[in-house]
Amino acid sequence: MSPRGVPIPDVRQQLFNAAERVLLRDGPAGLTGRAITKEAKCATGLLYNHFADLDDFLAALLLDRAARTGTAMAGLPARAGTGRVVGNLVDAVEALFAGNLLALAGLVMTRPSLIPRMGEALAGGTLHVDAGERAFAAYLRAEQEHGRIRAEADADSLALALVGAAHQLVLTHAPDPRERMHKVITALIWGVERRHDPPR
Amino acid sequence: MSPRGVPIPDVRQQLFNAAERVLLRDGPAGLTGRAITKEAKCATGLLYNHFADLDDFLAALLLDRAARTGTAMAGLPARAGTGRVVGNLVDAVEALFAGNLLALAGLVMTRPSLIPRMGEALAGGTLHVDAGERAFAAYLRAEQEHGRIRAEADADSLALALVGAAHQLVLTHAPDPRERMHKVITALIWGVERRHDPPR
DNA sequence: ATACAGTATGAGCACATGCTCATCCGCGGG
DNA sequence: CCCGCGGATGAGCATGTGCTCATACTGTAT
Repeated sequence: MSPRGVPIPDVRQQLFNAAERVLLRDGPAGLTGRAITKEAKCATGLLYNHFADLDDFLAALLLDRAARTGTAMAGLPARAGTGRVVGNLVDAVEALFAGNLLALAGLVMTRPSLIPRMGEALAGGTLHVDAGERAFAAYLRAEQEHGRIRAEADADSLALALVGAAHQLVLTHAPDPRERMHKVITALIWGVERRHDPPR
Repeated sequence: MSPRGVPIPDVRQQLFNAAERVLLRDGPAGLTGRAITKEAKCATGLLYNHFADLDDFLAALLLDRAARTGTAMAGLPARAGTGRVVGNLVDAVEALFAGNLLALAGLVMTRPSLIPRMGEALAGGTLHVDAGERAFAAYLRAEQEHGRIRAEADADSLALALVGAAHQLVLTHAPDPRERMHKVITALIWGVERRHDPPR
């Protein structure tokens, strides 16, 4: 623990990291102020010197992590037409896993009080509780226009199924989530993808 | 409220119903002993006269509801080859929604302490945290043997995507979950279903 | 050296929760 | 008519939570 009065570098990020560890270890129910500060090896009050509120802190955590994964996800639709569909989707899901965005979205589900705190971000379209769902749907639609995916397939439903499956894997602490997610993606895309390359 | 000493008929079921209402209204975090007994309009202590523990109560609730929906789900694989695939799946998902099994499974995710309490049921295969996932997979495999679904499709992945999507809809309190789930089912099955009836 | 500003600390407050238990009451038997 | 048993009651205890604030400490300016 830091001695009294010595400023801690990157306090906020350190608290974020500690909270993330607690969340992944003990689930949303274990994510208390004391657990977080204990994990970060600092005093309980420190959290409230830097954030108005526990909900405020958690909302900031969520926004921080979302921003971190945001660029990778935002670039997804632009990749339509390049590479294989499955490969692009696997990369995107990997970004979600790496940012722990899915576990954090699970947090929001169990703490409805968080939602109003992130009002601007939600309203501005920066972040959605449905995490990558919109990015997936946008990407799938773009691939449809490129002729890579059949036009009759419902992109919204496929996107919902994708993030639903990923979420399920994360929340149940399933083993080998990446491998299973890869299989899910190929299974969902398989029947819907055009076998023949578009006419040239 | 019942006057002192007057036995309450069907106490356990009444508490179950109250808990279910609270869960659907306030989410897992709001599911406290006081909230449940207040919703049931009885004394706090009553719950502990009939259950050892809050976790004990919640586990019993989960098992009760699972048993209620269990028969409908168990009959699913047997229906392979009868009717349309989509129709059968819609019926099964309806059974899950009606029994609120998905919301209850969400409860388990946020309360890991529940899992050991339902040890026998989990070990005996009566109930799985992954709810209808196995029933779906078994059904899809049966349809594959009947030639209704292409053999190349991965039944496990499709089943995971199905319950994942349903779960996502329930946990986010999405509007019109049944309608959206219907679309998801048709989207997932569409590319994988055999257009031509099996040769006769 | 002294003063001061900035900041981490942790005991402690008010409150909610899980759970207990002495209490009270209706109903059936004598 | 009284007794006593079964069962619902709710005040209350111990604990954990969110959050506060007087305190202690370091580093810098003078």
